[in-house]
Amino acid sequence: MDSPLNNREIASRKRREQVLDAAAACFVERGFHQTGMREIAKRASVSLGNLYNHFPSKHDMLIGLAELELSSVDPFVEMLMRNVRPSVCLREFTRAYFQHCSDHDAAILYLDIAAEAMREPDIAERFLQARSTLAEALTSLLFKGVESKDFGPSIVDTSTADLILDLIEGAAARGSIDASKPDMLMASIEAMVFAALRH
Amino acid sequence: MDSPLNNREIASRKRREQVLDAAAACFVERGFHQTGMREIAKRASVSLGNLYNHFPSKHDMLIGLAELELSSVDPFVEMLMRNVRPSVCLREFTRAYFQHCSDHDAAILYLDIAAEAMREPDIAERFLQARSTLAEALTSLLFKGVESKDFGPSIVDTSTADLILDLIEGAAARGSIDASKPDMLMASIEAMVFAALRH
Amino acid sequence: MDSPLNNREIASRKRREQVLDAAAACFVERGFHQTGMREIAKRASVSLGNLYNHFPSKHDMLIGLAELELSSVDPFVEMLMRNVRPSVCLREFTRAYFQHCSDHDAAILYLDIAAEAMREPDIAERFLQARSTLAEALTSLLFKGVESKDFGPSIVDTSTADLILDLIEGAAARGSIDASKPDMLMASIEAMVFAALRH
Amino acid sequence: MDSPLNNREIASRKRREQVLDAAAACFVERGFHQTGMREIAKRASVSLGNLYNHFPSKHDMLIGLAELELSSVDPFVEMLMRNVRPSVCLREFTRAYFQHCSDHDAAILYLDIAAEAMREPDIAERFLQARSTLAEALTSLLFKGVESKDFGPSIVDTSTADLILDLIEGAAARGSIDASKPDMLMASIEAMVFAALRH
DNA sequence: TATGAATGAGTATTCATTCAT
DNA sequence: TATGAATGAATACTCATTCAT
Repeated sequence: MDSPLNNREIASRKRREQVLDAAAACFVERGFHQTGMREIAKRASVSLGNLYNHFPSKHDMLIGLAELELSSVDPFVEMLMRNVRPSVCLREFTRAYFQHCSDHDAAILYLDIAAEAMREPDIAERFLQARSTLAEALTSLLFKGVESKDFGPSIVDTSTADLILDLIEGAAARGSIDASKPDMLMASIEAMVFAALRH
Repeated sequence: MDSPLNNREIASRKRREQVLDAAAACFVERGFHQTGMREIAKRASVSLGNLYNHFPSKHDMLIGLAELELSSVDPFVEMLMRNVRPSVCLREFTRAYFQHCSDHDAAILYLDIAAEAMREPDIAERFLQARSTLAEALTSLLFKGVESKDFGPSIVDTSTADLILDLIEGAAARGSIDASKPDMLMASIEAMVFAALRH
Repeated sequence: MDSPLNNREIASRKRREQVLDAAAACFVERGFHQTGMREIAKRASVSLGNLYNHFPSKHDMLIGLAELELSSVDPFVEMLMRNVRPSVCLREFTRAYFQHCSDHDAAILYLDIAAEAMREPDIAERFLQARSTLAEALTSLLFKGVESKDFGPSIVDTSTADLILDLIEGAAARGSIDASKPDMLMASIEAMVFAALRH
Repeated sequence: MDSPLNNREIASRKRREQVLDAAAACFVERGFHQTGMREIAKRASVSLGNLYNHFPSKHDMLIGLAELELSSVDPFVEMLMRNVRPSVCLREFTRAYFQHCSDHDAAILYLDIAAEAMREPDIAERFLQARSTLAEALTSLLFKGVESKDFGPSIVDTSTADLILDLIEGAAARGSIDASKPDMLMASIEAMVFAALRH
């Protein structure tokens, strides 16, 4: 009964995703502002005009990607909320999130989005929302860890989670520019975070 | 004899600086790729064609700015090499460098240069050189501090300095996107760094 | 038996009218060539594709409007053919037709159609047919007036009616561009027409 | 001394004129909105980009043409101000101006400009200024003619000149759409104008 | 050194129209 | 009849760069 409607809707959604994937790939390769709509269309195997049936503008594609980025933190939020010993949980999170941020393509795209966010408020909005969701979950974990004596009490405040994230992301981003060994970097980060949190 | 030549040389250097300042201002306002050469020329009160007497291309202007960025770390390197108690020195450096990185315009330009560095090796080179100069000086200080028992020995390795810089820079950059209070942020950074380094 | 068909026919005719009204409104607001089919569809509350069930092309919409224009002269033709003293009849016609041509929206649309008529023969055809229908009726009236001694004989020829219409239309159109007072203009037109026709 | 500067200036002016001529030709052929900048560039034997060194936008080209139109009335103004018997002067003017307005290309361009003037105030401004300059000169002549008893006094008021111009222009424009004989039309116009003005 | 006209490929976006559903 | 996704050529305009002066 409703299958023909759904079919069309599903097809349209697929196209949207297709286009967004192509856009992401292009932006990674050449940067947001260097990428032309033609490139995206070609890569998505979609006609140029049809791009605009799915996204009203190039800018909106970046918003789409920023929102994808936003939802990409969900698994990490879940990870932070599991009922596991906080120190164990933090260690696992740190590794997983660093690995996530170290992905070369993701890092490049992240930088481009961040750069655009400095001038476009609606990008900034999505960008920061993803961040604060994650920071809140991490803050909860840290306080739980202080309570359970996993972490020393002295330095944990509402900024700590943000700083840990800054550290992980910053290190991963830099690691993407120079080609330093991620494993060593990772071990150092872990050491630093836990050193800061110890009693 | 050579004074007329010098005068000309001096004038030319001034022009170059003038142009670079204008370029920086434009890049901050609208981003590297959105800025046109005409804009820069107008802002520098220089004719469009004359721009090319000072920089062979737009790309070279960005290199010029990356090199300026490079030399902007000099005072911080000096600061790190003073003969002061390492913990005092580090505290002062942390504050000063964070403040430096928190400047809104500088942060925007920094992000743009970083984004460009991901795709342009000659930008990356300057960008990373500035970074490693600073990291080396900081590493020296940290080891000095370990020797003098200012810092606990356990976690200091060759990556530590980089991570501290990642933390400071990352936090400052994020602070520039959302408009969080830099003073509070700064206190938290200091706390975190020293917590990580304590015995 | 044929009522369901008729219902459908009636509905279709209504849609057609709906679309034509929307097109007219759009053309008035933004001009024929600046108006997009999407705009018209939205304004007519009709889907884009469905537009083409009623008009095979945008061009045909303009033809439709030119034909509407054509039929809009019917009441004036009737007015000219009434059995009234020619001078009275002419005075009434002049006033009514000037008023009709002075309507701002109609004037804009009229100009657009005229401009298009210069390059599209099938528009020109409709455009001129409306005109000649009116001119013929007016010519009849003028000759009747000459016979009845309402008007002086000397200048009335087959072009006179056209010129009177040119005068009324031209003045009304110009009055629509600058915003001069139509009442004064109208009185002057009347004076001029009757001065030309007097003995 | 100043010749090199002048040479460049002269060359630039020539180019501007060249471009404006090409634009006029294109607008006549295909209409303002159907003409693309590439067409104009090609016709003017100028590169596309260079067009924008001479006119900031397509719109400004139309303004340029409207201003040219404006200055094209100068000879007619002069004609109206000669020290000749008013009735003779008017007859000559009527003929000359009608001939001028009957030029097919000029008429087409005139219509396009008029249509654009309905939506663009800065076009309307130039358009109406040309008109009112002419109307003022004609008004002077008419009053002079009334004084000298060339014309009957009754109907001449401040609108009369405008109406005479409306008549001439309207008739010429219509004559350009249908292909009626201009000579006959011209004779009828003259008859009508003088009939209206006679004692 | 300084100027700005000249170049033509490149930009994001819109267009009228078609067509599978 | 009705829908709106799909098409790709066309739109006005901007770009970094060159070059004659």
